[in-house]
Amino acid sequence: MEEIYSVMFEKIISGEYPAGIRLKQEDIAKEFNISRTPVRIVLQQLDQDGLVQLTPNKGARVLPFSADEIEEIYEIRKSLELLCLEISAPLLSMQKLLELKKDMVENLHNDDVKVLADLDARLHSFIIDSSRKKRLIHMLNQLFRLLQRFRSLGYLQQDKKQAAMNEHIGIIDALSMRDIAAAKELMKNHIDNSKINALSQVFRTE
Amino acid sequence: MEEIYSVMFEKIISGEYPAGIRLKQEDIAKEFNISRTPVRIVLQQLDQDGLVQLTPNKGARVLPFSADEIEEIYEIRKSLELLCLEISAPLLSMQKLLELKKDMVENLHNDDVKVLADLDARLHSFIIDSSRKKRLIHMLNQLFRLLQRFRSLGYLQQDKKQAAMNEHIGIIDALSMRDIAAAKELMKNHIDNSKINALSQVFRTE
DNA sequence: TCATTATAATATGTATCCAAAAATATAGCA
DNA sequence: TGCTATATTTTTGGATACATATTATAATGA
Repeated sequence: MEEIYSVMFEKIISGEYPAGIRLKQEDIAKEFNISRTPVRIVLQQLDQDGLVQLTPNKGARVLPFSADEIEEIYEIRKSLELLCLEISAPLLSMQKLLELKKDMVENLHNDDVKVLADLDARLHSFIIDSSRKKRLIHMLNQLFRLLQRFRSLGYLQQDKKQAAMNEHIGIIDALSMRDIAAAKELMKNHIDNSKINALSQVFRTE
Repeated sequence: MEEIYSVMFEKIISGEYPAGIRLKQEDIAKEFNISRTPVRIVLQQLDQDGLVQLTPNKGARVLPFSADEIEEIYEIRKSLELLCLEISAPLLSMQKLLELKKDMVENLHNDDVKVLADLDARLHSFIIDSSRKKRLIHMLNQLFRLLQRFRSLGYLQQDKKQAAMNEHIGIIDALSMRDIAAAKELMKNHIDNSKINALSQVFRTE
């Protein structure tokens, strides 16, 4: 079931189910060799995620995902992640910060997308999860899943990747000095840059 | 169906289904004289709202709603509403601002809870909806529904109610002068005060 | 007696069936 | 031809029936 949800999620994000198309319960049921009952639950979840629109007695349509919307999601993410940072900054373990910094420095000139994406995820998760605010964490994870596709980094030139790593190091340094205001400012810029990269990705493929 | 969702929502918020209790599909189905099929959809929605926790094959439990959590939700709301304000501030119609201000001033000494709650809702909705950011609007509406119960104002002394109205007027004035920084600061304080009032309400009843 | 396992009950998840609503096709008419 | 009204098909929503997982209960043996 969880499986079917993720597959459908992917198919929508990837455009295999294009925006605007109507998702008929029967078709999906056949596609996965199940009955309509679990399909309805999955559609419900996708509706909550804002990926499809469910209209009573009419069915589900895939919602469009415009550059405007990506920008909106990045702005929401920025607000919430900065709130997280504010909460968690005083609580972050110095040991883990140093550890993270070491890994960032070691991979400054690495261009393996998988490694870089992992480092990026580790820093953000560390800050977010340390806030210990369940709802905040949940909301951000949801947003990340929506943005997943645009955070690939793969298409970026080496200098952009390195810039991102340098931003990470800057943030870690500010956090290590417990300079929250500076950390927030750096994080704000870092997310803005991610947004710009993501949007350039969108325009490349559209 | 929408009906059943709202009733269950209310019953959880009001404590009629107490925190921690297990919600059995069959019981709920009987309570509303329906089958388990629509009940499962409703439980799914409540899970997404963060009101119940659904565990596969185990069922639904009502999640606790602590003062900590209320505080967390207010903080999230503050972040997102300030983002809205930043976006919509330059777009707000001067005419509507003046109209709102007039109504606020006229009711400065009114203590009818319904009227005051309506004025409060009008100002916030105006700012939020004017942003035209669908996801942001949707998320804030969800948060408002969760906080609904604690925003009653009914228990507040007259001076607190009047203070809230004065804060509204301050925000409107700043917006009318297109002084966004000032408006944000005033809104921040206004929401913090709402939070304090809500929390005092919680401690009164617990 | 208590722990452990076997068994019964209870609850959830899925499939199928039926009713109601919406979408589509068809017929009649100006 | 182009439009409206009606009939047919398709699709969704909900009820019931069945399969599977979980929980509660009883039985067994150390």
